[in-house]
Amino acid sequence: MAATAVRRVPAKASRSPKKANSRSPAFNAQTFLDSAGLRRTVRQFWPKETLFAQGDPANSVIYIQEGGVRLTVVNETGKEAVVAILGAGDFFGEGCLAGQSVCMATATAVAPTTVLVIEKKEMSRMLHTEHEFSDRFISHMLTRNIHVEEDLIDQLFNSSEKRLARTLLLLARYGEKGQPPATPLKISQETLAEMIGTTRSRVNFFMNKFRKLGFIEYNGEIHVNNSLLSVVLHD
Amino acid sequence: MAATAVRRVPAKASRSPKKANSRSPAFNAQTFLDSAGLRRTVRQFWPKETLFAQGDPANSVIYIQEGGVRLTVVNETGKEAVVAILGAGDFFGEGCLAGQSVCMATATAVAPTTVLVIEKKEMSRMLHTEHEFSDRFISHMLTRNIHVEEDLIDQLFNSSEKRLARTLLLLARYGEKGQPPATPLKISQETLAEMIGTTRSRVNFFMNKFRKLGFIEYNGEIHVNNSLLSVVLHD
DNA sequence: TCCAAACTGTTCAATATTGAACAGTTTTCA
DNA sequence: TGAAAACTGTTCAATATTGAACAGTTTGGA
Repeated sequence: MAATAVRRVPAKASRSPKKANSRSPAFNAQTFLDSAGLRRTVRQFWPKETLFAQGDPANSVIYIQEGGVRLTVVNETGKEAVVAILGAGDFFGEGCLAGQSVCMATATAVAPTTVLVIEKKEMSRMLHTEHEFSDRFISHMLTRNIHVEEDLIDQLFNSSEKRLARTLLLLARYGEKGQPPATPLKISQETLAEMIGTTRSRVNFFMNKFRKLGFIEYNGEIHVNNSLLSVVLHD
Repeated sequence: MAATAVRRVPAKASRSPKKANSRSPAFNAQTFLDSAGLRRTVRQFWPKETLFAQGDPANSVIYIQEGGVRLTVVNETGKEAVVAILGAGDFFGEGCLAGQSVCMATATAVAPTTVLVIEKKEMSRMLHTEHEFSDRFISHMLTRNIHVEEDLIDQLFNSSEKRLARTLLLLARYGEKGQPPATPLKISQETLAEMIGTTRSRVNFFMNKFRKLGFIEYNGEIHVNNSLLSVVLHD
């Protein structure tokens, strides 16, 4: 949420950061949809804008062309959890294809964001008729699955200290919204707490501990050193 | 693991319990593969037999025709976690399609089990050429995704007491390996602890609490009453 | 430039969880 | 049938986590 970026118009998608390297050859759904002559809806959002909210009717799949989106869930007591931070090249909202009728999460832009909205019906048809698209989608689902399963295992095995360390390493490696590697991180302790399922109090405690031990540096921006790995790996 | 079932020969798949109702019309991969004239490998396992172990090379997708399979993961310290219990009609091992080269979990039969082993290469081809199969697979992936995400949210939000209550309700509803609803449960406190990410000590504590309050009954077999829901729902 | 909102640093008592121990019970299988 | 293995019941001290409070700092935007 860099102040200077807030009012910048999202540029035409020109690169596919984050997971682009795991997908070859480069794929541009925009171009693809154009060439396939299919109906498409393009929408743009500013940081903090809501793409849709938990409980809304679910009838479209979203493809992120550019930018970043955070998915959050709130429970009955109002506690909030961040379940994913997605970047360009990611799909979400696929739940509706499996019959989910309402959105299970709230999607909020974390950067100037351009998305393609693909209606459920159209999505189904494309999965049948367009092989490249179908491959891309299945690959996305598999990757996502692996990732969520890793998060679950992380929760099952690890203390909040290790979970924080792991989350920081992942964010520093991949970038919060698909920036080049080794980007300084901008993320609040509150959000970190929501991501790893603990309290800000705990996050603050560990952040200071990590800083004292030289595993991270921060004031505003967070720099994660590789030495933080020792926290995750230590017996 | 009912003693009397241990040596029973798995019958030819005739029903598709568990999630079968969410899939219409009924689908039999065996028949399908036969009719499609594709190469298939059928294998059978007894309870406690290992289908494959964490770390093994991963190059096939498995489809459970009959029976049940438990997926577990161990971490460096030897702690074990149960990440899924699957039944007839479920796929697993799809990670290899996304480039995962080793098995991330150990798969162990929990009932007499018959599976189809589909090689990665063949799987890819079928996803392109066979629409019904492709639909089925995508639907499976979506359902699985939703389920794992729910587990993750459960971990992020809930105390171990609520997680235990939720897990018991799910097991009682769906059956550990796809039996008809309202089946008495046979599952150890140790396993429950591994599923919800806590200690047996804690599970025992809550089981006795639930029993005292009349939410469950058990001695050997566990009967879950609907009143247990109040634990999950309570503020 | 200045206020309000958002974020960080810090403290602490109340509560939850772990992990290990030991005895009693049930199940498995030679 | 009998011994070993697996499971349950119970206890408890050590440790981890929560949740709330309050003050100081930074940031966004009128």
